[in-house]
Amino acid sequence: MLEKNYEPKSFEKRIYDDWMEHDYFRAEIDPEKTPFTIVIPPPNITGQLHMGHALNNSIQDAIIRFRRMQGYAALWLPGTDHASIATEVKIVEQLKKQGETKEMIGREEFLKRAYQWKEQYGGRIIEQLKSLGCSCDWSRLAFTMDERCSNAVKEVFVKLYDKGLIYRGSRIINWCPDCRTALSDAEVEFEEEDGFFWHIRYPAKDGGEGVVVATTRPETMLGDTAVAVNPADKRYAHLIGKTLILPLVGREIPVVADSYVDMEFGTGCVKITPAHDPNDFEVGQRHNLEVIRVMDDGGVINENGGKFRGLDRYEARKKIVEELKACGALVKIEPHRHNVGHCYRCHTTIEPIVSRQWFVKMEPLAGPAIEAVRSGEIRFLPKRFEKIYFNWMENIRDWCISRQLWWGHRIPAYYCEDCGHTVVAKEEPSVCPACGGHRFRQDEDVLDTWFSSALWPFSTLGYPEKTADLAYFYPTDVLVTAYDIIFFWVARMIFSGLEHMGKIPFKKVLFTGLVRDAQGRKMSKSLGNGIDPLEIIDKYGADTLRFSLLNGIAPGGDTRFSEEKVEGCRNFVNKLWNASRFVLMNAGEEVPKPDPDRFTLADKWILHRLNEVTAEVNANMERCELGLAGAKLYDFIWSDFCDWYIEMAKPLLYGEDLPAKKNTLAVLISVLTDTLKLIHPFIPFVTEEIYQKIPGASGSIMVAAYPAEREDRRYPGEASAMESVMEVIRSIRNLKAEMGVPPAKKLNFYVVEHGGDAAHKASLYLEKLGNAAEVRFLKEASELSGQAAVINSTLFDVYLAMGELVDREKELARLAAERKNAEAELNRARGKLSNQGFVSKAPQALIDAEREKAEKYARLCEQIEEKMRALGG
RNA sequence: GGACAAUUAACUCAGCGGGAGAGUGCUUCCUUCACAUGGAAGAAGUCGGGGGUUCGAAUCCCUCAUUGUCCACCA
Repeated sequence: MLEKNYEPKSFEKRIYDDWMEHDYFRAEIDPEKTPFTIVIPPPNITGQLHMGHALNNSIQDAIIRFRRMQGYAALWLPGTDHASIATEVKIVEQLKKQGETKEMIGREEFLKRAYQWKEQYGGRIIEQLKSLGCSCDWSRLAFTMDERCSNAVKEVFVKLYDKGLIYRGSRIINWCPDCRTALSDAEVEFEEEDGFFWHIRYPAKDGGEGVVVATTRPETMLGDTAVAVNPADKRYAHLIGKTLILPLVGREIPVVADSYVDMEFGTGCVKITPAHDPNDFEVGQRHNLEVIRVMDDGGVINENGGKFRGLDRYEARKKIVEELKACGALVKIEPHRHNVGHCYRCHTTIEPIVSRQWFVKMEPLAGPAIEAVRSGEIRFLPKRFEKIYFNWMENIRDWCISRQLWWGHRIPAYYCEDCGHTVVAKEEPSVCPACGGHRFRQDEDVLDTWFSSALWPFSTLGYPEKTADLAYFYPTDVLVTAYDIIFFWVARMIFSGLEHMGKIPFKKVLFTGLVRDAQGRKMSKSLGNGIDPLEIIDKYGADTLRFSLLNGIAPGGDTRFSEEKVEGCRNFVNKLWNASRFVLMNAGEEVPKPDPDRFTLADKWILHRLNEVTAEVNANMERCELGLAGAKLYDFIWSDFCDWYIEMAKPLLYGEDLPAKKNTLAVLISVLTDTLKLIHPFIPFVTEEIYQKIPGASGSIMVAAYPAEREDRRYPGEASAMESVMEVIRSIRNLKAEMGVPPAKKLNFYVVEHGGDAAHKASLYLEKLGNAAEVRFLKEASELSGQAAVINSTLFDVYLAMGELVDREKELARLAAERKNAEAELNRARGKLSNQGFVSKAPQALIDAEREKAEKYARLCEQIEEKMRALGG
């Protein structure tokens, strides 16, 4: 028997342990089965479970449970990401507290501390996923820096290098002066900021007035090596080729012509700093300009900055502006709002800097990756995200993959200490192929975290070894991820899979939205509006949290989360709990089998409805429309099963007719069991807890077969008749409420059938659910005079004998309103039918339906009028 | 500057060519033995504005408005 109250805490942990003990999560290679694979987006080892994780992993778990129950060899492969920058920042913070720095303890010791940190905290989020109910195959738990993944990283690096797709070069990159590392383009976040536009005069060497340039970063002038104007700009045509004197510095710089310059913007003259601006860098390349780097790795002016050396970039800016003003070179200052790039980890303003880094050549990789999505081989859900993907892939620039950090995959490049020759290899070479030397120095840098994440769908399965797992489970079926990492991760997995496996990494990408707060704001640490999923689990249980995240969501759509919504879902789970309790209370030890010959109208209706819902849920699960599937189940359980079927079952259950009683119980159990299975992927714990108590149920619900549509549960005729009966019952209740009859007051019902037997079959429900004293059947209603109110329906009419309670005026008014409604419907149907266009062009079925409606309402109008005449209206 | 999305009941959202739906909230009634985390009934929306296509538009097309997001980054 179930406990009186639904208390998730009392069983969630026990059930999860039980699942683990039975090894239900473990995926076995089975040639008889079709594989279905999901690889988890590996959470950072620094991470704590937040709502985004909760949503994302609830979705994955629902999908994998659904497929597992369907009979697939379902693998959900879990793991964590070493999160290079994020983790390194944490370790550095920790060191700082102890008064230490990276440099003080050295690389080896630093890595030791980092691994310790990983051991201590890296498993935290895994435990949190377990409390959410995630059915990951923990025996395959991976880590981006474990031996397997590291081996894949080295393999891929060497392969790409040998193919010429990885190169080392001095290019302009995004530099974070705080993290002191290079970043890829994707790691820069732009934000609008108020700044200034400083107009500075650069005089000509020959004593002419020169030009005025405008800049937002005056400190970069220390590295200027030219001024550019548009070749078509008549204003400056005479200056092209002339020499200017760089103020404060005194360097002679040329005026060059380059079409990059926009004549309309600013003064039409652009100072060119090849070492500190991406566009200027390109201009510099075209004109062979000198590249003078004036800032060091900390954003401090270096020896090339002359007297400004040692000043931080902002101090230098202030000082330079002052001096320009003093020497009269500063023409004017304008306020200027512009976008400034920031580090996505520490939010420091990015400094574009020329630096020697490792890059992946993107163009040859992007082509096939675009094609895989364009051809539909990989499908994005929803499709609109494909456009974002194409836009990025088609304009992609080479990917800067080296990071000046210690925590991560160290670049497998070795430099000969004797001749400087570079060897890229998985292991340190013993002999230099160039000079025969034996001493090597490995590259100091590590790889971008996303370099290893890009290999995740196959590195976790054993690549480059040809493992059985890789052969069986790759490519994976669906990737579930938030849309904000489409560039960081999704795109890179696609080209990596194609390049290294020769196959797409996944067939579908299901994008999740952002979880927002009740006001629609993004949940964030700084706003302090985040809700901790662990607190919700603690308070309401994991099932409730899962259902409140899954119910009603749409692929790619953001969702609002509020405790109010959570309460609603808790109430729903509680409802299911109590409905189950009701069924189990009435069930004995034996397992009754439903007997189709004894099915009542209500039985057939609920089985038909269950069948419809089963079909809809299956279809929506196939399409990854979990939100719709959840909503269908919610409605079915609450409205159809609880509000109606259980109520209809009660009179039989409490009655004397033993076979009827047994059969009703059998239907109840059968419907409940299938419903539990259908909703198990959403709320796994509570469904398991209930399932275990159902007589005759064996094993775990999580490995039971997922219900499919059944031909022997189709009763369209009876279902429709039952719906009519339900409609009449609703009308009876409504009528009593409107006429001011207390709900507890039992009335006599007189029923007149319109030639069928629906009311005869449903008389029990009319009596119990309509709260009648007695239900009698009449041939016609003439004998009821004015002592009864009437409910008309297509199949039969119900007269409620109210004796003196009937208020003639009220009943007349009610009938008049009903007639008005029926007439409106009749007119609408007739209007359509008299529309030549409709009759000639609409589908025949629709026209027939409209004709039927017209007839039905015409008949109804007559009945109502007859009744009104009888009342003397 | 470009792209994408949203705009439906007080709130949160479904519906996406054939009669406006749900949940929450609100109003009234009901403690009957699964559940008051409940039951019954009800009020509530010219489906953002304007055009168009169609026999028929919340649904398709155009346009405008508002909101949000992403990309680009003209110094």
